[in-house]
Amino acid sequence: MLTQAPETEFSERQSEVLSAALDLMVETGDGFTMNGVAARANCSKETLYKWFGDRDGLLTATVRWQASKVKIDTPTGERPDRAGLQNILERFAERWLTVLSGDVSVALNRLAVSHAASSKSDLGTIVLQNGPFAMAARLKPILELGREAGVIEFTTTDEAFRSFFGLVVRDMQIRALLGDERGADLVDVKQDAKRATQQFFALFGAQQSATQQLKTHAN
Amino acid sequence: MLTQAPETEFSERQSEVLSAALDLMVETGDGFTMNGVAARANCSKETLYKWFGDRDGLLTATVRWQASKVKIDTPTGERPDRAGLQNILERFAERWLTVLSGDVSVALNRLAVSHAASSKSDLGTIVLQNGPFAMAARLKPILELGREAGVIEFTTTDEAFRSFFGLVVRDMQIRALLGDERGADLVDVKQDAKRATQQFFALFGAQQSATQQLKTHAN
DNA sequence: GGCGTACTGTACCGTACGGTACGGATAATT
DNA sequence: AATTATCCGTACCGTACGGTACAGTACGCC
Repeated sequence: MLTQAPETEFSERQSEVLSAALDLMVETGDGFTMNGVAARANCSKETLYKWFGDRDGLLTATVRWQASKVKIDTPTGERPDRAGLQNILERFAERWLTVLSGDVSVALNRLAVSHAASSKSDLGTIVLQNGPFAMAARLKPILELGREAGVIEFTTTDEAFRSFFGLVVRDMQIRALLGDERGADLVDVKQDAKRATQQFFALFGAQQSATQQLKTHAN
Repeated sequence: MLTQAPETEFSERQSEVLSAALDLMVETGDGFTMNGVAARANCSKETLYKWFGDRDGLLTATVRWQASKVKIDTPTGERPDRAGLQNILERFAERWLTVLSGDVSVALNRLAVSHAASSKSDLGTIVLQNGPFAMAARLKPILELGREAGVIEFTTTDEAFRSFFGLVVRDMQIRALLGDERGADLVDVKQDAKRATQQFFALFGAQQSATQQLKTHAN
């Protein structure tokens, strides 16, 4: 009625249910039960099965619903200068670190990892698609813009992206997934994003002096 | 009787059982059942419960048993020169990548991640201890030797270690855990170890002329 | 009012699996 | 030979949970 998004995959009531399901998943991980979801959402199990088919359907629906909420702005298409690119990457890393260290991300990644073992659902693929792959998809154009602008240099975009990923995430994610208590304290988002970006520029920044190169490659 | 190791935590027969359990865990993940293990190992469930207490005991015993097999040589205490350190780190990265991309590591990490959610066992801690922490424990002394030798520079050892981790592992592990089919192909152990080490030296190598650095890259 | 739709709440079924009990086989010890 | 310990195989129990059936309720529509 009010906020009817153009792409309404789930009804309002369904979203409520999915929200309850997500909460439960964050709390209990894969231990969530259909009874539990029904109770939490004040809906009947029959409705659950009617809407989502089975437990796995509810699980994947919840993950996709959550992923759809995280859609974010794709950046400008302008060619950035060095400081601009550095700024973009730093902000990018900040958001990425914030998401990855969050409760919801940890919970859903754990669920996806669990289910990737006995692969009866493509949950791993979904999370992969909305996780590393989405990051790559949004970051690679930026990196290529940076290269076109002569600010950074690399052979393949994928290599540059993966190195950036490593510099940003390091061992944070695996430690969080494994339940390292100090996991939360391990992330100083601002600081880590800044460090990672600086390191990235140290590795892939165009040969200095940048001023010379900018002059010669001016176009 | 024959090969009675000084530290015999498990009997020979028990090791057989644990080996079967591990196989089953690699195959079916957390879906392994006590019946299944008993059948695979040709032992009775009662023995399983007698030896390992309960399902969780068998799980942790298996993980610890596997971890005990991976104990590797602690490196020399000599101060390395630049080439020496580079060589050590590269070999180190190679072995690390090989382990992390292996079936057993992926399976056990998945299990540990699963159980970290509903934390009724300290499986996450165990894997953490034998995973990233073990890597850190063995790598940090090496890095410090390198610093003492004036080959590399860093403020805190932990920071240096974590950056090395990120450069080596990148997005490989999470993608493998999430079941990325191309996960195996993603790892070119030799090449990745080399690249990561070079990048690490580019970031933390002691001050030097660019020509020197370029020479080391020539290969 | 009568009817269909959509949903809740609950009771129920089937099954899979963790855990236990017990009988029997083997082998070492006395 | 008798006893004991160890362990296999299997049958069994209890329970938790996925999934289904069904009765009841609220609401809109003709």
